[in-house]
Amino acid sequence: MEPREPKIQSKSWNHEIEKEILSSWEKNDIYKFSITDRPAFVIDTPPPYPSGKPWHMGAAAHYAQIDMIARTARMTGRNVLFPIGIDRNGLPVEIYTEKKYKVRMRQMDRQKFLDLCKGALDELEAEMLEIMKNMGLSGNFKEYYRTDSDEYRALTQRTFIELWNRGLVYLANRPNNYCSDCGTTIADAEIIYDDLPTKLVYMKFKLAGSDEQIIIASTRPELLFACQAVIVNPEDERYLDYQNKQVVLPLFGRTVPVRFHHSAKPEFGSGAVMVCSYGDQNDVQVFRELGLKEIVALNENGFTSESAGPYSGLRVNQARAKVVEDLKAAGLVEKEESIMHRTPLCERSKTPIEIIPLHDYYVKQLDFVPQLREMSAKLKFHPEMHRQILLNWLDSIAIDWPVSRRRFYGTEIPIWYCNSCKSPTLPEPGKYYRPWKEKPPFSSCPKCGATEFTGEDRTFDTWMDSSISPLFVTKFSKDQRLYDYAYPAALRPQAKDIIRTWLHYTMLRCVQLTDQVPWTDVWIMGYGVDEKGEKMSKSKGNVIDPFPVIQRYGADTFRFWSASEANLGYDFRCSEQRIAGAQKFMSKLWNVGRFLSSFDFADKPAELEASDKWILSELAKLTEECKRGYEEYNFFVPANAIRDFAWNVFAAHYLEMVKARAYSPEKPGHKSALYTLHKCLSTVLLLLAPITPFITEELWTKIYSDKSIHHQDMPYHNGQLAETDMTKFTKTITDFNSLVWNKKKETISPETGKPLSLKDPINIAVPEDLAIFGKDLEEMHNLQK
RNA sequence: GGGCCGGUGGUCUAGUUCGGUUAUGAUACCUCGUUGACAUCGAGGUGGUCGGGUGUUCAAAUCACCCCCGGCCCA
Repeated sequence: MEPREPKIQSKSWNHEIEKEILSSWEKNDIYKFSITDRPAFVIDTPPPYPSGKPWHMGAAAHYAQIDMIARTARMTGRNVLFPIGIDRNGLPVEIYTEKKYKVRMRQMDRQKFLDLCKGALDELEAEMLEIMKNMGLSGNFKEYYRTDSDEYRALTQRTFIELWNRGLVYLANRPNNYCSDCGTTIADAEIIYDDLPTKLVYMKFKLAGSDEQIIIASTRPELLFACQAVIVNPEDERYLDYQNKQVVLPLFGRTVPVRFHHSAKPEFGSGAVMVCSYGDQNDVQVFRELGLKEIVALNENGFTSESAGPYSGLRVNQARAKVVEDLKAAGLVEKEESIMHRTPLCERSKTPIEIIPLHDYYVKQLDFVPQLREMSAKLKFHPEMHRQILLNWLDSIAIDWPVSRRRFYGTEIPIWYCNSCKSPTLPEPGKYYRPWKEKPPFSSCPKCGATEFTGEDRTFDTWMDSSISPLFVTKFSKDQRLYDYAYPAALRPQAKDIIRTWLHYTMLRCVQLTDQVPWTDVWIMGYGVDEKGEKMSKSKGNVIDPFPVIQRYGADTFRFWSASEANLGYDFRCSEQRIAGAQKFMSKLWNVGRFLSSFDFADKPAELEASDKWILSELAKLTEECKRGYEEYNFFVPANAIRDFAWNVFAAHYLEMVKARAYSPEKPGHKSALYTLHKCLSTVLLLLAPITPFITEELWTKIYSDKSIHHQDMPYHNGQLAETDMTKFTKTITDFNSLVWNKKKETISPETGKPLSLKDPINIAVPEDLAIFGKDLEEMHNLQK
């Protein structure tokens, strides 16, 4: 009996099929989540920010892998909640909108500007959701959420009101990072540093009541008028006599004291440093430590204040030029030096940060650092090495978290101020409030009884929204039953560059609000880098758009590439050549499936042939390997193990060894071969299903079942399917096969004058240690005795 | 200045925990072949100072110390 026609005709995997599979999944709603008696597995998915085109290969790979986590969890009996959200709050969309419509946020109607932002977000979001769907993400698209929805913002406000009532929020006027371009305070976590060229100006100061000079080097001569002291290192022998002497500020004539302070570095400039309010964080610290009185140097627009006298009302750069010019004219500049200076910049606008004292709301975090440290010890990190990034950050937290922002597209701070006594009143939690445009939900001031109020017009730092994502997706304060079932979540997947923001702030807030760490595991992915190994960024212009790549190669190829390329927590290179390589494996797998689809199934016979036992041992080993990889959410392990098994062992050697038995029902061991072939393929499909959900679904439903592969269990019990471990034969078998193939190649046939064909007989004896495989090897190679 | 990670053929990677034959595999390249699923195939081959140095050892990709380069973070 000849084997029947293969159930699968097409000779190659056509990724157009993905679209049909996708719509059938959608139609059958196969990833539905509801409360069951099975354990919940909640993924605290990062809501991506639709900040403009193109999206990012690295980000797409990231989401593909999060989906693999979801699919693996489903196949191991967990009840998976895989929410899909879009982050829409914050500054990037404001900048995008200003550019797109050529408008200025502060020079137009606030509501009109918000409407423009919303429109822009809707467009960008639609495209992003489309890509995410096409990638085969098994998330809850039907109920995808937005961080700018009334519901989400109401939760942000509720959690703030709760913190406020518990005394964890305070208003303070303190020097803080200020971006004059964005017009707002920003947190330490939003600062980046860059080495920028600048001039170090050596200025001549005079000692009071004498003609003696002291040279002060500074990169910020424009702040001269806000200088309140000159500091020198107590160990600097040049200045030992200067302690508490007075020096005269050039141009301004005011006298300030010389003080000792360890932060003055003798080797920098002249060793004597002027401290001004505020040139940098060190100035802030020196002011505090030496009890100096601050002089406000810059106002909120970034212009110099009235205290600057003739230099007031200027931009920082203008003021600097003018001060230096006047100093030079007066002969008060000794020299100028070009240096590279590590400059703090606003992460978003890349504008140099100024430090300005402003009234801002702070959420307490310093008090929580020890607790966070302790609680984070219970968190499991994948990979463990990235735990250190969080610990380093916790160590370096120096101030509480300023959360008020002078921006528009964000969650409003829900506070109204009494026009009479100025005291703040917060509304009841639960609703979404917009104090800048709404009347307060109360009629009189609880402090003084007055009835006129002014609404707060600032918004929150967007991390106030993002940091409650695990609470939002588990319906905190909304659906107690779901919350009890689902919180804490199982997993926070995220990129390693937002550990100090998203990871830290989420822990902080959730610990404050629920007294629990919001997840049991954290999974940290590296960056996607370009072909040259450089980090992709919009400013470098080396961002690769994943959309055309997925269109050309299909989602499974893209996903398999991402799994086999990105080792857990490490950066990975995005190269089209390697994606093409992944496609070849899809093709190989497809053809293996096509070939096997022409053979019937067979039950496991009482006794298996040796070759079959051998490949089942390898299969058991593969299963163990995959299990290990999946359990640590490292898809690099199963992807590469499966490719190696399927291609280099199963197809290349085993399949050839059993063809004779598989094709001939009359041969002993026929059933054993059929059973084993299908056992191997079906196991490989199951093991691969989380990584390449489409091709495995197609092969599975064509060959094995009407039911979706994604409702099957992982074949982990197969670990025991081989009674004896025969993997020790693998090397001997593959070596022997190579030997025969080579022999044939070297032997010139007397009939054709060409090397022997693989079908031709050859006289080679099966080695003794492979005797148990003798029959299969003889048939495979047409060995003559 | 400190911390973390990495450096293995053109490219990527295994091996480093716990030192032990000829350093794994993929990809690219070259040659040959077309075999009962697969040219999206098969076989074979070229290609490596294992970042550098010093030390420990009978023996170092592996251990120790120092240095260099890249990335990220902090000060």
